Amino acid sequence: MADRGRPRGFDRQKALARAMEVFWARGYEGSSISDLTGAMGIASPSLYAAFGSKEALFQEAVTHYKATEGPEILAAMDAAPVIRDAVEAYLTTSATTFTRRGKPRGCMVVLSGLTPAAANEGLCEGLRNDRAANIDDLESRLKLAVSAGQLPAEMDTRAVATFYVTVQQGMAIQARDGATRATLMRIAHDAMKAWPALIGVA
Amino acid sequence: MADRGRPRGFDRQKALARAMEVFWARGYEGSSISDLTGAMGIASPSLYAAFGSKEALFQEAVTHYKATEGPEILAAMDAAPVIRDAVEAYLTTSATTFTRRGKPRGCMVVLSGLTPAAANEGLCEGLRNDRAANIDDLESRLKLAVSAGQLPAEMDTRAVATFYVTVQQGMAIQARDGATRATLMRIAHDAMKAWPALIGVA
DNA sequence: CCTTTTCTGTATCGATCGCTATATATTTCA
DNA sequence: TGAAATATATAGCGATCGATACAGAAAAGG
Repeated sequence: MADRGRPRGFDRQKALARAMEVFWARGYEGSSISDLTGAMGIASPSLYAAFGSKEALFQEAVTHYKATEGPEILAAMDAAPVIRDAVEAYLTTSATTFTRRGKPRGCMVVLSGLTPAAANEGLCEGLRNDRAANIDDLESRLKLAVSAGQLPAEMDTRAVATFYVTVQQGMAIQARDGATRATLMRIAHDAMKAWPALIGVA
Repeated sequence: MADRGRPRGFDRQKALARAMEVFWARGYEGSSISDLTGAMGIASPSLYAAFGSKEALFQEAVTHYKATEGPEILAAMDAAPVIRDAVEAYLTTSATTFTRRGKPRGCMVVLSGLTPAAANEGLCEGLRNDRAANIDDLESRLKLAVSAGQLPAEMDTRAVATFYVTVQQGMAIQARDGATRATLMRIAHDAMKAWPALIGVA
């Protein structure tokens, strides 16, 4: 029912990817409609016709970010048969995605909505939930390993998951500040040096 | 030469402290002049007469932040005779300052300028330098301990300093996301579980 | 007293914000 | 070959941004 009328003159997915990069680099408040339309190569009416509003575009950009950057990290974790290596892969793969040539540095979910203006607090709550979900997901992985007998039943899976997500978030800031991929890898490996003590009974 | 004319009707230091809290909570771009004057209890001409511009006010607010929150962390480190405890104090005292009742959560230097609009990149560069200085300072402390024979001469002081500052920055995000002080303390202690392996020869 | 100096309160400034009305261009369906 | 439908381009909406002009108020110096 939408095959009538003048066809869209731009690739919606490509435009979304461009918008994602702008938000990724400058955050929600730091990205103006003019910044976005410039990067997307379209005029503002086309943006609003295709995406609805700046906020809706941002939401869709975050979803696109999670869909494009997330699976790589999950796949790397799944590829590791040993839980310790899966956690390490979580950090090292993050280091990789945080320092891609031609892409903004660091993590969009971590960096793009930390200091909301009064009007945009709702937006940042969604990102906060995404960050909380990261902890939940990692903890689920740890619990699975506990169930499988790979980890002691008495360990505090919540604390360990929180610790490694915290390190990953710090790595996002380091990446934004210009840390090289090698430096981030070193941080990841150094964080794993706490692993034996962390999985020991608290 | 400034004791003539109508006296200022507000306390400049108190107004600066209020402005600092606004920037701390909402970042540079998220804080409007109207937000600032509202919190400071003055009108905009008074703000500009006393501080010059929004950017100058922000710079002064950052300086004020470092002068009020920094010494507590340094004092806690100085109070620890053993270098391991000094590093732990760096993290635990950060956890304390990140979760003060009535103050914004997390660290102003870490959170207030991560996603600059195109026009404000210079401002955030100052904050980036401040964050880099944190690594330098912690590394200096570690080098001192190496010189004193408290740590092995072959250890990578740069890497260890980078790791613990990264953890601290992650803690700032966790604090902003609502983590309790107890949770941050747990993260700090968990990070110290990497210490023995970190100071061992790489 | 009057002049000078500085601060305050009102009332904006031009620029930009997110967003949209309107007219025109380009397509499909009848 | 229209009529209907959708997209684009121009141009500008009201609101807010950071920043100020101006006049009156409040102090010190003469």
